[in-house]
Amino acid sequence: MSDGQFTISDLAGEFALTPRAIRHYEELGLLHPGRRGTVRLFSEGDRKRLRLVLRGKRLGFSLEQIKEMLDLHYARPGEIAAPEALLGRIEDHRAALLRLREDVGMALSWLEILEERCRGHLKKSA
Amino acid sequence: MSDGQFTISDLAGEFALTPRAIRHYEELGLLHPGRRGTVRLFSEGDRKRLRLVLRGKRLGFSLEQIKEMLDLHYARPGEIAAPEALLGRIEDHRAALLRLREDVGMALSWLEILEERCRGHLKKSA
DNA sequence: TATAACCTTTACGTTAACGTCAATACTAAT
DNA sequence: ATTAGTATTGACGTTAACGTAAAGGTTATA
Repeated sequence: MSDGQFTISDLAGEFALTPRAIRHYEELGLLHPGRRGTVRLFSEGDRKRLRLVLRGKRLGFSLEQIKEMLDLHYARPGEIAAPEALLGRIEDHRAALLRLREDVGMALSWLEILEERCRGHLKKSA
Repeated sequence: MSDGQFTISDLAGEFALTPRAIRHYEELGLLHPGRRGTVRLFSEGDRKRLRLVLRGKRLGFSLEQIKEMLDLHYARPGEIAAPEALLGRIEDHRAALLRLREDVGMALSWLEILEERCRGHLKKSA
């Protein structure tokens, strides 16, 4: 597409997923692309939403959770329902994310060690 | 259990999962608990393995991938098969982990903003 | 204008990671 | 020795996140 508009396979190509997956995200309400007739047309905004979806996936959230977050993210400032309840959940998420960051650190240093062992093994067999 | 030994529900309780899940991990070869008769007995080492399993899960790996990693982790130094091939995969994993760490950072600062909006909304309605 | 290369919906299939029985066995304490 | 509380092994069920195949519209371009 010429304009700042994308077809479904444009985005599928860019983000390394299938058109089916993108349609699936739309079915669940994660994306709301425009239409030219029957054909989906994705805007730059849709693309950014998709980026957020994939980030959420990498962080281990379900598509349903991701939908909640997107709805929050794009809600007008006054439109947050039950903010006090949300504050608690925010704390839980923060705790999980901090632990996840530790997990990433451990995994990275584990990779270091494993890589050393690999190289050591290669030197010996050379 | 008195000694440094745990029953299946000890571990289930400690790690907030079900006995069934733990048996499932054993079926897939992630755990190899001892037995007293027919009853499973988990050592401190088994417990550490389980900890690694859960860390792997949080990082988004499948149980099958986690098994691979455990097998690598507990392999004797010489027992690493195809080290040169492994080096490439290590790089891929490292890249994914670095991106994940960025994702965590973005998510954390997003939570900050969301929390601010919550608090602002609460002040106004007070 | 024909035709290849896309797009659409509909609907059933697949896989991972367990959940949930059921039937049975063991174990600890009374 | 009896009984309450766990444990064990099947074996089938469930859910999320798509895959895949069928049948048919659309669009770009030669």
